[in-house]
Amino acid sequence: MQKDELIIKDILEGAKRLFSRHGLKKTTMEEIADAAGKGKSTLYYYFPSKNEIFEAVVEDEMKNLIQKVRVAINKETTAKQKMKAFLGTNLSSILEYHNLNMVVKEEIHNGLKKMLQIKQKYDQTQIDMMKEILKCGVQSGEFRELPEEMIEKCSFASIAAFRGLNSPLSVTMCDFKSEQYFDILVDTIVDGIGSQKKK
Amino acid sequence: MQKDELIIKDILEGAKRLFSRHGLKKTTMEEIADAAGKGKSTLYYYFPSKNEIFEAVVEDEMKNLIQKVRVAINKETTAKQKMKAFLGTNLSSILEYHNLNMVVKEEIHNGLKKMLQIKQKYDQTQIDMMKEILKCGVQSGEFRELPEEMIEKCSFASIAAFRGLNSPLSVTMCDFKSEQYFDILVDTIVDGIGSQKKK
DNA sequence: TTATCGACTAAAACATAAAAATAGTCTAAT
DNA sequence: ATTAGACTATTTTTATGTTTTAGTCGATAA
Repeated sequence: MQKDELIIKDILEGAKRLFSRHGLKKTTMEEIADAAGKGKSTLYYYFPSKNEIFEAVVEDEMKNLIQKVRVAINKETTAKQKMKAFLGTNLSSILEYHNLNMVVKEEIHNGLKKMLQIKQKYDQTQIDMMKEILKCGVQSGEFRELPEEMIEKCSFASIAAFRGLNSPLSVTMCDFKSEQYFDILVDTIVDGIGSQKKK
Repeated sequence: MQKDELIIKDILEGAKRLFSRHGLKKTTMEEIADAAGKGKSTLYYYFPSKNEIFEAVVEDEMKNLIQKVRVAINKETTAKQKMKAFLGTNLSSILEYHNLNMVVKEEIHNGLKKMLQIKQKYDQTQIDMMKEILKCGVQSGEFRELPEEMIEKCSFASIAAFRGLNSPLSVTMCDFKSEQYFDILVDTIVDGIGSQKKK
């Protein structure tokens, strides 16, 4: 790893901790600089602005999650198991980075356009991953033949459903355990609850 | 209808319009009183506080929706159709009272505890309705035999999924039509996407 | 007794200006 | 190529006085 890459990593690590604790506005450039053991103006050698540091932190975190999810999916063999691994890994990250997620949500609410873009890009990646799982299941014969359009919509609906399942966490937090519902959600999507009349 | 019930209805109607437009804090008691053609202090004869007027407006709206959903469900015969009617009616109301919903969300965000309680009570009612539909489907043989616990969790997951499906509306609004996804959601819940190996 | 309101008060929201903190620049020194 | 100290223009905070507003009370009429 290059020296400057190391420093950037250092800056981002400290910044992540600070942003998670105090949010975007309440974290000052001087605090970030101190945490990295540098002078304030040095930060501007590596980043053009505070916002871009924040964006880098968030993007970093998302790449991280995508990576983890990828690994978890590849470990599993059946499409059904892949779906469960997908949901489980996502949940872990939501719990682990709850604070940062809250800050991102806040900033989106505050109209920080760039944050919304990043979030949407990440949502799209999630949908693509689910699409991939569905296609994999169709190919292996685990799922029935589904037209492309159906795969498209079904993967979107799955992600949306998952988000809904987690949103109680944002409001209630802590006492509600959505893990319980993953298996049911996946089982229902795969097997349905109907009495097997259809082709 | 009693005279005072009529006046209360009048007050709530005007208050609903005002709250929808300007939110809780920016709507004054004097405005509400003017809208009802009464003096400000007269409001306190009917309601103990501004918050309670707001709560009454919200509760009123929710009772209204539950009523509508009930009617829509009863019209349909199959459980599948009932589920679709349930989702469709809910969506209509979300669209119709988008402003008021936003205000409620805002107030929950602002830590108005009572609002959260009302919302949760209403969520529970929704879950109960879904439970009822599922049981109805089991009884008619449309769905397979499901243990009570499964019905419980499945109805919860359905409502959560539905909420997730609608939440893009809150962020993106307008261009995204979630109706498209209802049929797929319901069809998937009922029939699944698996290749019919399971009992 | 039931319903209404005008006058009142205490608390909250708003406006404003002065003071302090902060993001970002620039230049000089490694 | 990297760092930081001194600087500035912009925000935030603070302190202050003023206005608005929720909620009370006693009087009044039906």
